Amino acid sequence: MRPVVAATHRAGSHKQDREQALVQAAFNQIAERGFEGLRTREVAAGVGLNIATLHYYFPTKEALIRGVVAYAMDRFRSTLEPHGSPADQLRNHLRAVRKLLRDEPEVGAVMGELALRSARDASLARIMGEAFQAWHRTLLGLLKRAAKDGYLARELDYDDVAALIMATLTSMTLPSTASADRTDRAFRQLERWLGLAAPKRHRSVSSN
Amino acid sequence: MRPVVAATHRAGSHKQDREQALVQAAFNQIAERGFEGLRTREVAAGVGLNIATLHYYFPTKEALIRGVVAYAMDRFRSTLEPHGSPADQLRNHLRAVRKLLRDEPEVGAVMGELALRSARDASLARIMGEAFQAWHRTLLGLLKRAAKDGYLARELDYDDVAALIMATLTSMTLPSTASADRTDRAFRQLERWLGLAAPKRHRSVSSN
DNA sequence: TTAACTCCATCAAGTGTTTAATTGAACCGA
DNA sequence: TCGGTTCAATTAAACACTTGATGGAGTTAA
Repeated sequence: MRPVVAATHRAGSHKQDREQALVQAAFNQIAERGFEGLRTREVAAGVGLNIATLHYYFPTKEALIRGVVAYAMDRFRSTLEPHGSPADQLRNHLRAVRKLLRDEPEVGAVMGELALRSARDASLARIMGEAFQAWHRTLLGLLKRAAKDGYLARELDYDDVAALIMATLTSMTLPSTASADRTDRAFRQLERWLGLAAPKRHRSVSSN
Repeated sequence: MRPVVAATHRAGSHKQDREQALVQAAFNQIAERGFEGLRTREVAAGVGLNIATLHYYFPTKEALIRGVVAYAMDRFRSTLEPHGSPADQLRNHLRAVRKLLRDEPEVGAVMGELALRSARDASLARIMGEAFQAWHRTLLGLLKRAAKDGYLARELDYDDVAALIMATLTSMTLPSTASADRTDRAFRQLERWLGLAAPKRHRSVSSN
């Protein structure tokens, strides 16, 4: 209907915008109604488009879902931006994930849906598996370097610690466990055992 | 058609058997194809019944699902049978959950599906919430008594520790995190920090 | 004109649910 | 014992609606 003005400014900008809008709409649908509730019609309507138009951009529902997968994974990558010392990076990463999951529960919800679906979807399993493996490697590096700097007990098995960190964080994508209170507690205990809890004053406000 | 012989022995035994069979078939469906893939027709066919017969026992699909919920929850309760000292009980519980999740991944898969769905289903959220609360209380009691017996560092915040235990165990219902290897590692590290790894010697935990 | 883009109308395959009918065992009065 | 009645259990056959996908025609900008 309304092809918008700047169609040829940036290469393919219009097409990319539309695809991005559709992916986000699908993302929101999944977060809201779950995978079982994803309806292409509503996705299209959410962007103000006809279903046929959606199929013009994404030939099949699966293609759209793959777009959602890429989008969701991207949201997580941002929590691993390197800043400060290894210990700081580790601390910041944990907090960033927690903040992301608290401020935008949809991200967690969708990740949960994807994780479950990966049990029945080989290609998705591969994607998730690689992402988690990369995550594990990154954590491992941070832990080792933090230990070298004297922040962590040296006798720890960092592979195991990394696995426990990942388990704790991923559990937050399941809404049942994650009664806000229990989430905070689990997280606090993890930081405590890691020796990352704010070492400054006694009552650090739960700000970030 | 075939009301079976012993129809009046135990009260409603036939009816209960049928309902149980349908619930289990639905449970398997969910474990296999996910919530999105649950089809009443296939459930009925799995038991060798007509769809209408399913609806004779369960007026709606939701009613059938509620049956699955009860069944799945029941599978978990069995991991909390009290045996031995508090420390033993704690150790046994952790191991029992891990064993259950490893030997029968379907249980974990369905629990994951239920947990996610609870975000969009108030009544399910209530059921899950209560179950998790009860779990938390039980763990708390075990931790406190284990500490009194000298198995755990006394300065721990047991609420926090319980929350971390629950987070770790529930994360195992998500197949992505739970690459068998990482699951074992996370679990081992948790036991180590808890001081439960070695049954005999009580090692003072390096807590904070 | 052309090519990208959009929509209307429509389809085929499901999907939960219901209706009306059938079956066979148990019960009943004669 | 027998015909009739009841009733739980079961079924075939829809019903009503949803859902992913398409074909073709219309619209717009270059």
